[in-house]
Amino acid sequence: MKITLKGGTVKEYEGVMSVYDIAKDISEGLARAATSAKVNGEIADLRTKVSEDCELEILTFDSEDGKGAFNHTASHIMAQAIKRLYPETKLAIGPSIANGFYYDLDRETPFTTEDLEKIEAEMKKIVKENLPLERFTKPREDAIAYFEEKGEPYKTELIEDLPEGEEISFYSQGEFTDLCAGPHLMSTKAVKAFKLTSLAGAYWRGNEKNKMLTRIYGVAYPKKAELDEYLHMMEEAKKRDHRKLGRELGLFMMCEEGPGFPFFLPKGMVLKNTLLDYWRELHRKKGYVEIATPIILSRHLWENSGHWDHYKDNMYTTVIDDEDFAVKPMNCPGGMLVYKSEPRSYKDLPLRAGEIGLVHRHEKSGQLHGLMRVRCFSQDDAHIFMTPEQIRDEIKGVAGLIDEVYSLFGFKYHVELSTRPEDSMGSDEDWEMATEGLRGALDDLGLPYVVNEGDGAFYGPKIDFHLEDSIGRTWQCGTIQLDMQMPQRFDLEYTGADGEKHRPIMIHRVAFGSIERFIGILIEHFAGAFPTWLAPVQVKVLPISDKYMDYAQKVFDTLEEAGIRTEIDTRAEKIGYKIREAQMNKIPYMLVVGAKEEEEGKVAVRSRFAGDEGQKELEGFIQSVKEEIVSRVIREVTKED
RNA sequence: GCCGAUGUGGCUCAAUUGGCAGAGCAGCUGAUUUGUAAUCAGCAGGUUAUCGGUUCGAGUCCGAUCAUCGGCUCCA
Repeated sequence: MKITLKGGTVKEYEGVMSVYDIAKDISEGLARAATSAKVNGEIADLRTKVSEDCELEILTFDSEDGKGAFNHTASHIMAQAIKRLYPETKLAIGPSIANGFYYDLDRETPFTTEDLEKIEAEMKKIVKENLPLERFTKPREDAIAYFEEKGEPYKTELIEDLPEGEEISFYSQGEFTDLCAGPHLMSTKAVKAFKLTSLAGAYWRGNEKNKMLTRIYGVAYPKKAELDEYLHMMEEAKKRDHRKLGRELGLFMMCEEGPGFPFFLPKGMVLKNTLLDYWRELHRKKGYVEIATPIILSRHLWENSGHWDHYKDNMYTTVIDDEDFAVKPMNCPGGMLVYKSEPRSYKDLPLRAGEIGLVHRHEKSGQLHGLMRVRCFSQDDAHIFMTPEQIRDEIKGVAGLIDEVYSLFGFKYHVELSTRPEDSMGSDEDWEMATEGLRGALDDLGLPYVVNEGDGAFYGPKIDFHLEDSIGRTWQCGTIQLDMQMPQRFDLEYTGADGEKHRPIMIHRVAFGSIERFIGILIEHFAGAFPTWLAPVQVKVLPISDKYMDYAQKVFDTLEEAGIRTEIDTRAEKIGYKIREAQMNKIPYMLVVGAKEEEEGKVAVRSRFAGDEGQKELEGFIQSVKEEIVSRVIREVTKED
């Protein structure tokens, strides 16, 4: 048979060979590093036998799929250890994930952090035992009977949901057998370094109404050095945590007095306002107008919009003059009223009405997370009213705008399309048309996306844009939602060219998403070292001693006059101390002024980007900084704390 | 909301088996007048998250509440 290896090399073998043997034949080192393989594109174990011509790719821990097999075996080792130590534990599911693996377990007495150490110790034994993993299959009925006898209700439930008629696949290692599609390593011995990282609760099958199981997370690597490197990386990433940096840089704070309600501090306000200035400039260019609608509005409005029925649990309500009012959780109903405030013509469309709207939502307490998930936040909202013919172009326009915004900051993002949820309003036809509109625009733009069935808003399908935080968690920021319910509920109309009344289509959209969340992402993305145009303080003037204070003050005044955000350090401290502090505050430019500078009328420039940049004329320096700010350049930071 | 963990000056952390709450940084005062990542000295700062319990005695043990952290669910 002919085996075509990835890269094009063709090998010929006689009879039946296992993937492992082929890897061994190619090179001993590769066989050791191999974790699994792809045979004709299908993922397979190393012990998979090959007897016919095929394409073969040997996966190592460095590849995504190879990592998956590796972590999956680690999860089986953990389950085996748990069954040895606590045989009464019921097993649910135990997959590999992007970074590591987990297993969901059900046990009368919940697991504690102390148990993790015992489990790790037992896992080490299993690794040492060098148990081979064997795959075998059973007919469906036998498989169910097998787990019924073993008292594993979750496993039987899983099998019952598998397609009928297929053989059920199992893997066993030593005395431990699990329902599993594989692939796996050849032996437990390969899992040299691992750590159980955390203990969490997780609902069976991810449904809140089901029982909560205990989930144990872990990471596993072929070598201890790699595990250490991963743990070190996580430590480093935590230094970029926006909650830590937000406090250190004086950007925002959280208080027990207002759980989930962030306080913006002076420097944070500068950042926020700078972002909003940019937002306004961009939206003006893109043909948007800006409005502002009230925060508190009557219950009647929320009943009309459907929020009272569909969103009441998340809304803060109040009573004014014996009438119910609600604090807005979304801006749209206010926008509807603005549209309705005067008769509209087809010539006015598309009407793009932007609003930086402060919304409040009562999020469940366990869900709050720094600036990423709060109970009140500013949406950079806009509602676009248009004719059906304009849908595709408008959506494309918005997606293009969002891409422009994210590219400016150097963000990478991924896109999701969410379809009709169970709790929704409107006809099947409307949903069909709206969903196709979004899908069509994404296809036109050639944007790759994943589909989330049933994940849309109650009033329409949506496209979401997700950004990553410092430890790789993703957060939804931008979103485009097509809404055919709201215009109907509010009886919106416009006069067409034919003189008849028509109903406009509406898009809700945000680019930042929530200014708060976006700032959180920005902080982590830049590790607090913002590009100069965003930095709350752009230049700090550092006099060598107070002998040069007058000159330093003159430098400071000139910079302020030029519109550059400047601070001056007038304390009687040594220059090293002042520099250290400015550096830790991640200020882009430091201007050291002393005898030499005063004499020559210059400044000694030190930057966060390139260290000592030498003496410069003040005017020239101001010019270059201004250019950097206007063009919103992102300079590489060479020195990190 | 659910599962698990944590809570000591503004920040980072100490405090033996339950036995006088302590340090560094930051702050303030004074001295120092400084040339590219921490000058020296002094002072002040705490109802140990809150409430209750056990005890001669609680930061430490027990219970409740609140907040935070890691997840689940939900979401911008």
